[in-house]
Amino acid sequence: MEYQEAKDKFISTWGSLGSLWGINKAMAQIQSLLFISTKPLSMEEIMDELKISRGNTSMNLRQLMDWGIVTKELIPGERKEFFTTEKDVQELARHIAKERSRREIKPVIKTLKEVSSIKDDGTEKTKELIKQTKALHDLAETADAMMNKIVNQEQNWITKSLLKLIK
Amino acid sequence: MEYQEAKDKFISTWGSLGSLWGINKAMAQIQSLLFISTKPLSMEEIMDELKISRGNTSMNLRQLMDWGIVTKELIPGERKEFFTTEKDVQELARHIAKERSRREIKPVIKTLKEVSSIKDDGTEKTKELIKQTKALHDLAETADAMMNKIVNQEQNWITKSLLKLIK
DNA sequence: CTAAACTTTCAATAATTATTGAAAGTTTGT
DNA sequence: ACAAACTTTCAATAATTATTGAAAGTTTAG
Repeated sequence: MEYQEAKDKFISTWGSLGSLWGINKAMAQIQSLLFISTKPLSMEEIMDELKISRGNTSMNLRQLMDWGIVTKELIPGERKEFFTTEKDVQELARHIAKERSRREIKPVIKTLKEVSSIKDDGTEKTKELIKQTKALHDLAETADAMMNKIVNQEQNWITKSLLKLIK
Repeated sequence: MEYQEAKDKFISTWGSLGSLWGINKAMAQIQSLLFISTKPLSMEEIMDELKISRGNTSMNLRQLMDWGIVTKELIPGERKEFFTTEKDVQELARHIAKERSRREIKPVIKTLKEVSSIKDDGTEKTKELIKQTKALHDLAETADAMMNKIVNQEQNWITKSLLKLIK
């Protein structure tokens, strides 16, 4: 497999995986492209490489910046803006996990809390709803906490401890 | 909040979360409904509750069975089929994690392996592609392994160990 | 201040994905 | 073997989501 083929394969695979971490295809592809680029890229270059429109590129770059995984790079002497992505996979994972938690998981946990806290009127169906949503709430909260801890500051020692445990 | 409101809220919240674990809205809603039901439900009942068509219900029930989280229940004396979902959240999480890994994560890991194994032609861009995809490969593999271990057999002791570590 | 260089916005459109419903298929009781 | 009861399939359609491109907006150099 040659460079170009490998590059295309990476971008399209990683791009289609976007759904897994909750972003759209173009967004994921732009990030992929920057991730393997040896230098910051301009909007022009991104559009050309991915064959997407200017508007699309602009909007998705903004979203990537909102996620905190792409930053503007100002290159001296250049009028246009250049972009880079976080290159360290650990940092990348940290940002992604944090955003997903904030945007999607936390709100769901909140709803589960509300639903599982309704008054028990003694009927079987109410008891079941409370019991099941409470179980889901606890699971979601534990999973979210684990996610964040693993991926955060204590990253190093905890990951090492964990790897010892599971290997 | 009354039972009906809480129930609707749960179904719509959990349903919209479907994207997080890679399934569509109807599928997630059917699963939610079964999850808080005190008894197995027929297709008729599911259609009525969720206001979706027969065809839609049939297709999504099949997918849920493919995922291994819904099963047919044959009720003696009844002609029609009834359905139940896995009620234990731990088991549910196990099935979901396993399927996601198999369907989406493993294939991506495989591609990352391929891409990161191309011949190093000595150019900077090839080196970068190899380096970055290798880092991603290792991360994905570790994350996937952790996921599966946590959620699998060793569940109890490892979860307890882990909880001690992160609390 | 003005014009060129560049970026953003957003209504229109295209692409994708989900849903319907009716016909075809299957199973079961008599 | 037949017909009623039920389920599945799938082409048509609807709903949703992504993308375009041109006009409006912004910044900078001279």
